[in-house]
Amino acid sequence: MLTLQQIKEAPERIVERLAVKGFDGKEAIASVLDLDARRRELQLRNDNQAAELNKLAAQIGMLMKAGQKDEAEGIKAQVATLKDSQKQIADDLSATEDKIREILLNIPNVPCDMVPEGKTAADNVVEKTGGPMPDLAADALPHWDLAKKYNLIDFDLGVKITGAGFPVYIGKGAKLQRALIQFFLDQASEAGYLEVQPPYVVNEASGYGTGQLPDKEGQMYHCNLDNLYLIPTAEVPVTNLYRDVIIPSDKLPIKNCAYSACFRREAGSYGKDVRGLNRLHQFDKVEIVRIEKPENSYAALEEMKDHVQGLLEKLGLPWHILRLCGGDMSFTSAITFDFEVYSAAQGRWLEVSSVSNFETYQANRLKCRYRAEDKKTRLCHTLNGSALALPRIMAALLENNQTPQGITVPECLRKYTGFDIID
RNA sequence: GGAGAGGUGGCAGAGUGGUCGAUUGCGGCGGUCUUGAAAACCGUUGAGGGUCACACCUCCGGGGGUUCGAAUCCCUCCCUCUCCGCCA
Repeated sequence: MLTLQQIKEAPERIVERLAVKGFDGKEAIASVLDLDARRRELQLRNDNQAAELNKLAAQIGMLMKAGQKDEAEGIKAQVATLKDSQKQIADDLSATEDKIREILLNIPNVPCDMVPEGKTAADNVVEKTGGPMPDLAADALPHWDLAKKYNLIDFDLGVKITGAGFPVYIGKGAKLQRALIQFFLDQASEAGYLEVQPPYVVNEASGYGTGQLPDKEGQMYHCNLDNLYLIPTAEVPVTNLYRDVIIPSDKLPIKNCAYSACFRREAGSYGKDVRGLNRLHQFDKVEIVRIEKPENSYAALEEMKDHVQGLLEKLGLPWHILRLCGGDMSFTSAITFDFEVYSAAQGRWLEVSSVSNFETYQANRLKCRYRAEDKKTRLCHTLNGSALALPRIMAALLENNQTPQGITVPECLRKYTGFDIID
């Protein structure tokens, strides 16, 4: 969430930028400022009363020690009346604080200056394009047919044992998955990201820390009995490693990478969007996460984009980068770049990565701070990106690399798969 | 699953109703000494709110209660550890 300080510093600018996200924050910002003024006034009165009460209590203690019971009783009577008004003020104060917090929780992050205006995905800006466009035969097959033809993925078996959106990878399909994971992890390590292996279920506090709760409650699988959530992305456990932490300045930046299975309920999805591997309830992903000093976060973001681009180049897939418009960005992001690959047989672009800078928005909820050179604590900037999500990469690889002889495996994966063609 | 112990500052670990935001040790930082380092010694060292800066207020797992006064007593929830059982 935004900090009160940010809002106090530049309320008009924030309202203006929130509009880019299609969020009318005029009222919310105004009432936050209003409530904060009231909060401070209440705080002052509360503190003064508390100071008075503390003083009297100390006096009673001293009198009791000295054996002056009567005097002590006299002060006790005085305290009783003070306490009543104290209680009233304290209640008002905490009610005001709750109100402020509630409003803040419902204000999305402010898009940074580079975010273009726009309402929907159609307003996203194609920033950069690369990779070879495949020239497929007219009878080229979509990946779900290829998966069946070469017995790589069995969607029906998944339905039988679990449900739709839970495919079973078989033989070379399974090996290709494992190769991709290994490749992505090795590439991330090479780029200086420390590999971590996090739990796949998290508690409620972690869900709130990265902002999945309360907004996306229905999108996560929930283990009722233990009140734990299946992670929708490794971003959640990995970023939460730094919840309630003050990081020494010289430990920054923190660069982590993690492979995990990801679980998403995807309530409300349907149609061709969910065909085959296009949208799953369980999928694999390698995530990169960075904790940065504010002044370095945008350079870090560029570095992350370059990393993702490098992966797609090595895989030989046609890709482009979208600069998301305000309306298509997530609640918590200050700026997001999506990477899409072209899946030739389907003739559509598939999102395979999303790289975002959250600035201090997540860090404020997480209480993820660092000790600056002046010894003061400041909020970190958090960033993350997929590097990469597997299913759509798999889809594009199968579709784009199909030949009459079989499906060729990109050079960079062969040392992991142990085969160079699927036939 | 059964039984027990416990959650205090970066860590270890005191404190069981009255200047306790908290003894002490380690660690960190600054200094003295030294050619330099180590050792020794001295000082300093939690977070948040508030203020121009002080003052002042809040926080000893979370929430509630008792009391003039709670880290200390009561209730409740959460978490961790140990032993036994079961099991990968």
